[in-house]
Amino acid sequence: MDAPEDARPNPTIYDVAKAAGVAPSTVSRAFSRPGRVNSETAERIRRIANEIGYRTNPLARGLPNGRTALLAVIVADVTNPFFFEIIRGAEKTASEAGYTLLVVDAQESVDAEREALERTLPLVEGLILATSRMSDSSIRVAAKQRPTVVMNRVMTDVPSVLTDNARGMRSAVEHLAGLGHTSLTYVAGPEASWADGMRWRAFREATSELELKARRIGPYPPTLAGGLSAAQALAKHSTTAVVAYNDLLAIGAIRGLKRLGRSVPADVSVIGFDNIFGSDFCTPPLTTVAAPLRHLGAFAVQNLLAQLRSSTPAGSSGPTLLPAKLVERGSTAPRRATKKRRATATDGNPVRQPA
Amino acid sequence: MDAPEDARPNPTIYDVAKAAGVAPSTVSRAFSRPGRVNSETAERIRRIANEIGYRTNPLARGLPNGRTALLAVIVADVTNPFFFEIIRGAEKTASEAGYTLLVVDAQESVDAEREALERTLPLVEGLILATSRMSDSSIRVAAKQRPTVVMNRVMTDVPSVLTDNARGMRSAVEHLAGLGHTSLTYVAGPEASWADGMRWRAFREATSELELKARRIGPYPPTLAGGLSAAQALAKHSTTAVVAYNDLLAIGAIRGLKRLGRSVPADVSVIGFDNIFGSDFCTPPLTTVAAPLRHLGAFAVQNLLAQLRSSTPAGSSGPTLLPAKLVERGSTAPRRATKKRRATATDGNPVRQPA
DNA sequence: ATGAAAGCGCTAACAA
DNA sequence: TTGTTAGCGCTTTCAT
Repeated sequence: MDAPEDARPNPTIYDVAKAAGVAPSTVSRAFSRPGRVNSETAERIRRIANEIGYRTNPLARGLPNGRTALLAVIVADVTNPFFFEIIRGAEKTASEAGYTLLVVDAQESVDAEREALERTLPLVEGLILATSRMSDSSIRVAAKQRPTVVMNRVMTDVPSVLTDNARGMRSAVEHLAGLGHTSLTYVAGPEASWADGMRWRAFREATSELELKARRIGPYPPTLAGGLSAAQALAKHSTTAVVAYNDLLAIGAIRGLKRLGRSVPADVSVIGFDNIFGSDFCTPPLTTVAAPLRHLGAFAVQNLLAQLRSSTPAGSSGPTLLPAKLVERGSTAPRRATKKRRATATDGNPVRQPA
Repeated sequence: MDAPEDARPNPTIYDVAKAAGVAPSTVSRAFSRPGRVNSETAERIRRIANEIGYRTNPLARGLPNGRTALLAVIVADVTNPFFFEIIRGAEKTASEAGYTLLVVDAQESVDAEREALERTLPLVEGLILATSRMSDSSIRVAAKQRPTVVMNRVMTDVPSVLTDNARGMRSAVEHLAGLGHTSLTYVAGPEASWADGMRWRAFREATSELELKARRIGPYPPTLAGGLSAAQALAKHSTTAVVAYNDLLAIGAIRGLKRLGRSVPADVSVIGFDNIFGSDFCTPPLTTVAAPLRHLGAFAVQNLLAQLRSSTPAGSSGPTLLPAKLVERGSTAPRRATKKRRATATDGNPVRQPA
């Protein structure tokens, strides 16, 4: 053979069989999932296997039936802190059930996402699409092949989990109204985002019910940079209260506003969405609609596992709403008594930071 | 609906072969990596395959030869922003090379890490251990099985990439010394952390060369909570300058210090390590030793790919140091003229926030 | 409960 | 170039 000893392949089921003096299939059974065979032989086989360092090969195991013990979550952007806790929740639930969770980054690009999907789909038993940017039909195609759960997006025929945006937005708007604000601005996230649509709609409904003026600017990328741009538009109008599509946008907007000489929350109150890492130690600490991040992840995996067990044709369960919760921190304050302030841009020295 | 026809298995190489009137192996060749076969037949086969929706099954493909086009990075804690950019860098490089990167969370636990390793190792062609908590020997065992790159840790016989901690620490200490601080405290991270050892050592060397007093407290978990605890210890002594094991710890310490009535940077200057997401918008913005996060990830993957191509026995390349860079922001300031301040704990009302 | 045999979908020699 | 023939390591009928 070629490689003399570097290629000492892992022991296989056959090696174990030989060492134990049984048939390969017996070894296989000693390691198979259900009933967890418990005869003396099985016990002995496992001991021997352990001694000679046998590890079952997941690739080979998966070939005959598709049982790979792998689950995947495709996130729009690993770099976005929104996903951290989701991943953690999913990971934990998955590993407790004996599954490995693969985290795949779509790099905020539809093409990359589709490619990632194609690459991972055949490997895994189930799939979580966290904030997918793909079309409904693309998702449906994937869901036909493997149990799928969609996150932060409603689909009629694919199980989905999402934050209760409507009620979350509602409480945000009420909070602002309670502080005396009468004219609210929504800073929109990416157009392709389903959640953005939901939030904007809920925003309009809530403001109209409470008879507040509603405005919308955007779309902006859901990033700090996006928020910085938004701040410019915000500064041009006399906005006193804004709700941003998400925390990143909100934090970016706050920073931008500050640079432009506006004070938060004195001049303008800002509310974010999601309660991501960092939202509590930015300045001022961000008032935000907290998404049940960890639960979202855990729930998605549980749903997947349930589908796997029952081999349910997926479509059965409708969207599941997990409650959001307004976290009041320092970025919101009562509206100033002053009516028209013209001096805004000049009071205090605009903080100049290098970009 | 039940699924009478749900079990329409994906078309296989045989289906394509039949449709194209060729042998299966010919189909296989039409899809194989190297020469990217270009005969007319190959072209035709690919067209037909595409029509009937054939997708090559990575599981089956991997079985004979282990070529799964999968790479894995095992991170100590997906929840830690330190890894975001590393993952992004790795992901990008990997996907450009046609590989899929699996991100696996070790949940900051050695056991979980070992398990994750065992699960993923057989699946992938190469492995990146980002800030592993496992023993050198465990890592060596893994590296025997698959090309491996270790991050943020030096190993003689396994390729590794890491930030140039020594020079980074050096610049941090010099910065502090330049501001007039004479007594520095190092807030230590987890004991098992190799990087922590490095940083502490570099800290001692730099301080002694510059004839500064050096103290060390800890270990603390490298989290915000850890920093909060550290603040208590910090407040007990009259420290004016601290370098923390990482940004999370630093940010936590700053928050804790504030709650205890100390002002940063007026009373105490704080420097972190890594320049993670959030370190620029916390209050005050954190002065920190920026790690070349994205490069670390990209480099690790490149190294892996190189190993795969050349089937180098890994051990050849020594550790690679990527330069760190001190980012001066708002958490450091000149040492106060005042010599002994006894009033510290009582001036101003200690901000009391619910934990 | 165990053994024998037939694949899972693909790749990799070897011939032709 | 293309077809033929064995497997990769495991699971799964089907007998025993």
